[in-house]
Amino acid sequence: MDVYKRGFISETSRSEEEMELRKGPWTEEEDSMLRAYVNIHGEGRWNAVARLSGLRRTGKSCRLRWLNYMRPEIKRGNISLEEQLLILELHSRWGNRWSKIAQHLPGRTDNEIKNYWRTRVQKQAKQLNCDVNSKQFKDAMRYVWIPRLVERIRASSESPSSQPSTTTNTTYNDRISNISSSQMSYANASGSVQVDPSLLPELSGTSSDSLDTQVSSVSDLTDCYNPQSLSNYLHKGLGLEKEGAATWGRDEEFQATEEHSNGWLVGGGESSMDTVWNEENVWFLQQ
DNA sequence: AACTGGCCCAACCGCACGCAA
DNA sequence: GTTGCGTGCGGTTGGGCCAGT
Repeated sequence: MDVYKRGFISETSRSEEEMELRKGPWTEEEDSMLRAYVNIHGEGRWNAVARLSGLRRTGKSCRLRWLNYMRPEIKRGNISLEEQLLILELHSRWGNRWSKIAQHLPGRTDNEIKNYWRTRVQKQAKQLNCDVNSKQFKDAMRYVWIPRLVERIRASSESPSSQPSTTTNTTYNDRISNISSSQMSYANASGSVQVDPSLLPELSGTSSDSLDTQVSSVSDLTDCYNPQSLSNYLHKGLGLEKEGAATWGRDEEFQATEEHSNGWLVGGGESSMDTVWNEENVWFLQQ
């Protein structure tokens, strides 16, 4: 009896094991099965895909694999400067709405953008010893990093040889310029940067779509991005002096407050902040 | 050569939402 | 109104890779 029972259980569990859903990395065989099924039946109804394709995967797993890896339009390779700029800008608008952000970066997945944000931006925030959601970090991003990025894009577009160019970059530049044409005007001869406020329509912080992201005006980027103004901004505007930090009110006027002064005096003292804010320490400036 | 720690990415998990029954 | 199902989203984790020691 026990023998039969054991044998039966053994057979049963083996068959259950065979029916068990697979997890972990996808094999090439699974990829081709999924591709073949989607080619015939199209995307969607992922539970049906999982059931009928012969894959021992959940519908969610199939969907994720397709959307994040197997879609034909998926773009591979490093995030370009333009894409970085878009990510920064859009994140300042929408916060962690990765899928929404991804809609504006064709070929990039929300997962990819999310990973990028976590590994690069959050790392930078950590190095600066401040929260990635803090007003200070967002302001620094907006008034220092983004203008700097725009400047680098402009520089690379003026001298294409200065940046290794790929087909991907070329096509993306075209697309970016389309986006930019109505929304952003790049630097003029003096190196200043102007961004059309329409690029960031929710910056006034009144939209419910902006989550808790406290956003700021970018209308004064021109002032922020020249060496002297940047220095002034860093040391006065962003609260690198003891008097307090900066905040942008909804009237878009620069106001001094004291509540944001914490977290910037890493290690204490202005000199350490100079070190922290040295360009070499800002991740995307290293690219 | 072996070890270690950090980086990066693919994949999983839990939750929320929309919709049809 | 509510229940169940399918789907989408954001957060988290596991593991491979690689540089540094």
